[in-house]
Amino acid sequence: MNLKELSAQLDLSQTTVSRALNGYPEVSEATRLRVVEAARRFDYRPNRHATRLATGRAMTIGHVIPVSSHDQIMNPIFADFMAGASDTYVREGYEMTLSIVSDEDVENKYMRMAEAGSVDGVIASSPRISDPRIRMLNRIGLPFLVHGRSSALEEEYNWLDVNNFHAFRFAAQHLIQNGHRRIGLLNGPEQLDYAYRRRRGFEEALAAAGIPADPALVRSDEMTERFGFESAAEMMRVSDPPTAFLVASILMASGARRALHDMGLEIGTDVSIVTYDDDLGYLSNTGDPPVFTAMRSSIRAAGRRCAEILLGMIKDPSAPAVTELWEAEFIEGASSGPGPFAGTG
Amino acid sequence: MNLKELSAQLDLSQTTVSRALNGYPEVSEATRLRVVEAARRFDYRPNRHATRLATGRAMTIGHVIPVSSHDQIMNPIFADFMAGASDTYVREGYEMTLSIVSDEDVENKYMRMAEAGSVDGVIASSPRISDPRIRMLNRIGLPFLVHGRSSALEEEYNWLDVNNFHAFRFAAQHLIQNGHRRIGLLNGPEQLDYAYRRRRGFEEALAAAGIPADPALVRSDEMTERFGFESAAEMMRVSDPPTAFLVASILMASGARRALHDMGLEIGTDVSIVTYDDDLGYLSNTGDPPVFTAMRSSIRAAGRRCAEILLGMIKDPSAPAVTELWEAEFIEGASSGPGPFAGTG
DNA sequence: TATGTGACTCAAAGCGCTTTGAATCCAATT
DNA sequence: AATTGGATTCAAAGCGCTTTGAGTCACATA
Repeated sequence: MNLKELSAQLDLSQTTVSRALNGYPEVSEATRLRVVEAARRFDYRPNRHATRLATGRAMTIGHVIPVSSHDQIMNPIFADFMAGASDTYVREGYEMTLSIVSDEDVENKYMRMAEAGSVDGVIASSPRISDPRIRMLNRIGLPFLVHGRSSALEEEYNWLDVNNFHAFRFAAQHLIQNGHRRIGLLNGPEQLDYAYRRRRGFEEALAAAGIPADPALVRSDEMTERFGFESAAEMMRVSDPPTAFLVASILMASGARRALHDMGLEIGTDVSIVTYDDDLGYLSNTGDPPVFTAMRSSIRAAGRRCAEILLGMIKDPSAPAVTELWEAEFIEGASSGPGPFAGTG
Repeated sequence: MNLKELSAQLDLSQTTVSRALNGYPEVSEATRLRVVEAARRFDYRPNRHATRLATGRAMTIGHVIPVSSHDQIMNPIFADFMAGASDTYVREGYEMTLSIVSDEDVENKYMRMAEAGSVDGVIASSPRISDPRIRMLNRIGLPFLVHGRSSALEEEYNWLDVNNFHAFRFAAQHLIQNGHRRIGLLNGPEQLDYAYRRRRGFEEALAAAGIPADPALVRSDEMTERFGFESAAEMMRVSDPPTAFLVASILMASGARRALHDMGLEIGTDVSIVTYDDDLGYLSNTGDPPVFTAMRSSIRAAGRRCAEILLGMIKDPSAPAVTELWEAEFIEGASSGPGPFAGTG
């Protein structure tokens, strides 16, 4: 059933039916009711492509997920992020298209989407410290929102980010205050902005406490369970091993815990772990006390809010750039305890 | 730059330009070259919506991800599944739209997609034992492929599934042969078909070995780390606790491992774990030997293949239904060892 | 009676593409 | 010279919607 047929049934013009359905004021309430009722009865649903062609709006937001080109691993946080964003889109009548593209193809993909008009805007995730996508998107004028930031850029753009610097500085301070001085950092890929900021937060806390940074106590790569395991295991083998770990994700922290367990060490007493926690549904850090001491910020809530901001920009393109910095919440869990210097402060 | 402008530039009709670009034979090679070159030069990209309206093909596949309505947890395997499917879509020039919808809205969503013509086909995931979506999709004639199966249905439809029955029977047999008779099953939600089949495989192996099924040794729910932890912990508290666990996912198995560790038990010696392994990138069961003894089948490969089958159906709707049953691979890992009845066989 | 005025409704153009059916051209054939 | 037919090209219709600009109608006003 299309508009033509429906209006024939109603003995009205397509114009009137269209207006009635789209809530324009020039239609009498009586007619509108008739139209709406008939539309429901015949299960009329406007053809998406026709609508889009006519309006020029795609009613679609593109999510482009970069996967690292060598291992093709897709960060699991995206699932929760998209679930959050989806909430917003559903509410606002938008669709979401997903493209999983290797790092170097991402820019290209945006370009094509923009030119083909397949989306009204995009979410750019996992920006690098100096991410060329941002300049490019600004240039072609496709509305976008960055989940994260790109530290090295001066450009203006919309972003929502967690204060990763604060989070990691705070977590490191917490460990230091509890008597730890040898702290291992298990970080994400440091070409990514958030990982870079996290490291800086970590280093600042060390510096403030007069603790020299030790390159042997920093590892960074894809945030897999395996990498957490291997890095923790290796670090524990150095002379003067860490008494605490600061970790970039629950998955890595699980890997680290496994490594420590395998060595017969007790988490929270022998060795402490503080981790960043994206509050993923299937990997939630719960319990009383929670399993891990953590800096927590819901990735799902971030997805929801990112989508809101982006839709807002699309509705009013002249609005000033929106930037939103969230603070992660500190969760005291069972994985951290006093270090060898506790009480000597 | 649109088709009209491009053809004006070239001093050709829109027809010719369109045909040249789409590879129709009625265009001389010389003209085609000219056109293609100009298209590249002007960076011409056909408007998606216009193309779709004109052809009636959406060039889009819909993935509808059901989330359980109460806890809104999205199974992490979807990320990898979609990454796989995406490989296929990219290659074939398709787009993928993602809708995350609570269980009871899924049917409705399919209906709307079909009526609005926004997709050419859909992937239905996580079917229930008797899933109404399948009949509905058959009825409305929207091409679809089920990832999994719906045991109780007689209808014909396209599906790709892992032989969950075999996998869990085999895994249970393995444990039994190694001397385990008290085996706990940590299963996924049993209204879902795959979980149902897994339980049946498990029970068949017990029955074949003359081991009575003990309801106290079966738990099923969302496959979170937490649920794995809690279930394993609870089961270990019953009198005559299990000496082995058969687990539905690596994440649950990690939870179980944590519970056992907390009790001071050694995995693989005190208690064995065999798990199903979707071979997720960020949670890969690697090492030498691998961490977990497992039944493995790559969810990502499944995604890739599901998309292929679906696109095949769309290309040739008259083709007979495709069904594909994959066997999971047995991986001997470090998490399982002889049970109390080993060698008494 | 003429004339605005609001409240509705409509015909038709247009979004940018594909595709049908017809026209043109030119070499080959009768 | 007339005809044929293959190789190209084209004008125009159509996909299903929105939106512009122009009615139409009933009613109140002058």
